[in-house]
Amino acid sequence: MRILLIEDDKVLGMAVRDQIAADGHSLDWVERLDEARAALNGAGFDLVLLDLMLPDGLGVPFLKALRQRGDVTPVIILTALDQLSDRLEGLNAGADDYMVKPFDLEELSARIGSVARRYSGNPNPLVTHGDIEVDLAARRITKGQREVSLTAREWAMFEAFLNRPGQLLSKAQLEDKLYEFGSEVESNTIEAHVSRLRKKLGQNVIKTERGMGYRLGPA
Amino acid sequence: MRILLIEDDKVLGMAVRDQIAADGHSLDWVERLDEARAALNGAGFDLVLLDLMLPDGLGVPFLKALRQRGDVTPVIILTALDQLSDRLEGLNAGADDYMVKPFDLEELSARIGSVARRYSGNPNPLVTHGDIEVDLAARRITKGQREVSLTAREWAMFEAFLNRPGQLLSKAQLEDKLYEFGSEVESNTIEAHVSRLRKKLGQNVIKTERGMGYRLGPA
DNA sequence: ATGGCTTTGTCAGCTTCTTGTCAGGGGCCT
DNA sequence: AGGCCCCTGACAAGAAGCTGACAAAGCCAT
Repeated sequence: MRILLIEDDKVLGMAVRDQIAADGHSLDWVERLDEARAALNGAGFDLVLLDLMLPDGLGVPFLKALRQRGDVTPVIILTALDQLSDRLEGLNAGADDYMVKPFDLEELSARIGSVARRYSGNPNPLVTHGDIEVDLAARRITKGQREVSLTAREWAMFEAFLNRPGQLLSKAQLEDKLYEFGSEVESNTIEAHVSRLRKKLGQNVIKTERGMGYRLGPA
Repeated sequence: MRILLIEDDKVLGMAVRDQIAADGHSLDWVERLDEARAALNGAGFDLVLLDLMLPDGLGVPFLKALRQRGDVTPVIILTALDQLSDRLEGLNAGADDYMVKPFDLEELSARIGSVARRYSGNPNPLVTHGDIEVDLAARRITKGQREVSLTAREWAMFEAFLNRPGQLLSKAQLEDKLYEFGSEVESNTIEAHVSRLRKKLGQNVIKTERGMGYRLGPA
């Protein structure tokens, strides 16, 4: 899980960083709101930890602006303020949770887990192969930056290769993957599909082993 | 905020009471519908938490009667029932939200906050997708400047897409979301609903992946 | 209950896309 | 050279999907 920490207190930040690392998440740490804006504009984070008092502004207006822009990344507020009004203000601004300093790092872990579970619309694990990125769960493929769309048969075939990276697959084996038992294919269907896959994904993705079959080429 | 809890399970009730107290709200707790009626006749509550199975009756007729009388107090249903039909019935009866036991108390807090926000004039966080704005909490959608109203099934389907943006959803998966297990749909129901959604939200919102399913298209 | 309105599952006819097949061409090995 | 295997553009048949229409069921207000 990718987490963005917006916090100017070095001591607290380091503690949070270590805890998050221990939980197996990856952390980006910025100390100012303008850095945070830049970071959020780029790739999608799964969670934001937001301090409310920062050198270049307050967290609540920042969060409001974020939501205004349609960003729904879960946000947990970290703050020394403990007034109820502050708490409501934070949640009203669109925060998902609220932690008062000094807080227990174990508790932070628990809440991160809870938020993560609640918003399980996170990016799925990606399989990468050269410049090709595959999201198996979502059935999405990108080559370079461009989205590639595969048909059902193409996907089935590519999946077969991904499941056995580098391993040789005979045409017979591929046929078994693509078709029900018994449905005889009597021509060069497999070859045709390989050709179509190569056209979409690149010529060197699938390697021909003459007389034997195909294999996923090295990245 | 004044909250009325109608719940006969002592253990759950105490847990909810503590959570609500921790959130700084005030709570009245009754265990029967007739007590609830008495309580609601008096001063105005800001929110009602309603169990569906109570010693002296069911929650849904109670809620219907309440709405019939013109009472618009927000109601969140708490129940062990998880059938889609129950869910639809509850929302149709006039509930604002619905939580299935056993639920996370943190989540209860969040939903209480959300309902409170909805009725306090503060906007909820919006999910935007192209020119479509979705207020998940309030179940409202606008396209361009125009308000779009979805039916129950349409909403269920669109929600499924929003929860997994960009991910491929097979027709079987969508059926699972829209219908209870076992209820066989033997025709192109899903296609028909997709068509209706597209008509309301725009043709490019839901993308067809022939032979595989549908996905929420890029904004 | 009663009548009107909405929702929704189903169907039929039509459109669109996939995909198995083929044919012609090219490369590799003996 | 010859034989074998493989590649790929083209194409047609059929599968999959779309959508307007309709009817049954549900919902609401009277």
